[in-house]
Amino acid sequence: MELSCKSEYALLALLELSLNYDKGDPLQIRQIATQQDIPDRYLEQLLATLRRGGFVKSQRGAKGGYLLAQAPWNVILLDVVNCIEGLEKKDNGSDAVLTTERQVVRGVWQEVQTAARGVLSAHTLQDLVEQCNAKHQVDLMYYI
Amino acid sequence: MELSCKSEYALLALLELSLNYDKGDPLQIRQIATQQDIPDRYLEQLLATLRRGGFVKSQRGAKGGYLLAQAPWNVILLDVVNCIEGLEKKDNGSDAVLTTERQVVRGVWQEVQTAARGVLSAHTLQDLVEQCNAKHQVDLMYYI
DNA sequence: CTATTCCCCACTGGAGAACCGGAGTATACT
DNA sequence: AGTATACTCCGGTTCTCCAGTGGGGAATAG
Repeated sequence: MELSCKSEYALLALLELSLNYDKGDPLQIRQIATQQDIPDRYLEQLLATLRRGGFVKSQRGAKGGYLLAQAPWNVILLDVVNCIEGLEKKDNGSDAVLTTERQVVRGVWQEVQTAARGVLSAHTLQDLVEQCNAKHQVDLMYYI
Repeated sequence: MELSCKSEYALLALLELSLNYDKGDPLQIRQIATQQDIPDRYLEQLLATLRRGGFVKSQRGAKGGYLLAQAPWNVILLDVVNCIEGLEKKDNGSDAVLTTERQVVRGVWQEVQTAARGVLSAHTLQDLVEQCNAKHQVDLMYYI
């Protein structure tokens, strides 16, 4: 449950794609990268991962780019983070060999994990889009 | 809020010290290390950090070792993790230069952080001690 | 056919985790 | 006082992963 730079970039890209979801025309890596100030060669890798995870569809060739594979309200943020961060199965070792103290400490860690996952699984891309729109409204009000 | 190996070792050591808190005699690095199967030279570093953080007291020389500096029920787990993990202040950059999308994504991340911290700040070393005792009871029952 | 754009593989540089070693220093016990 | 014990501080090593870069290949629109 580490929200590293990777995950932030991925969410930003998906958010950008969500904002263009209605139009139906693909967004290119370059556009997203410059828009969100992300190194494009790096974003390319992340989008490839997201494609393999089934979050985006790609279209090659001229006028190509990326499209959301699912509607924004169907994409859970936790799934995205898991996809991009790679759900590494740490070999805890057999539970039998762990001391009681270790089991207890791990138990607390499980609680933290669960709490964090709870937050991430409560949000979809659609939520982020709405928050963006709300923020834009506020900015506009201040501008006037 | 990364519960790395470091934090686990630190919590284990503090837990071990908590179990001996009543006796008042210091525990040595070696004892804790062998008890919990932690590399002792590594544990040494962590205990030094915990000492600087005011969680343990050290006693040098023969018959020396480590003691809890505070009562187990006064030690919040979050404080321990912050001490050991080093509360790195990430320079978010000026908030003005962030795109709206970035602000929104960071907002979600803040939510996750808060949730994780909430869990860790809800527990003290005393809780862990009690959980250990409870587990030992259970084990004993099964043994009989 | 050609420009555009994605696709795949590999590489580097730096940071941090985990760990080891050695010289120094304080303390207890005799 | 002298010695053994145990912490203290300094440094170094190995390994992994993140972040970012680079080059060549494949598909597609016009």
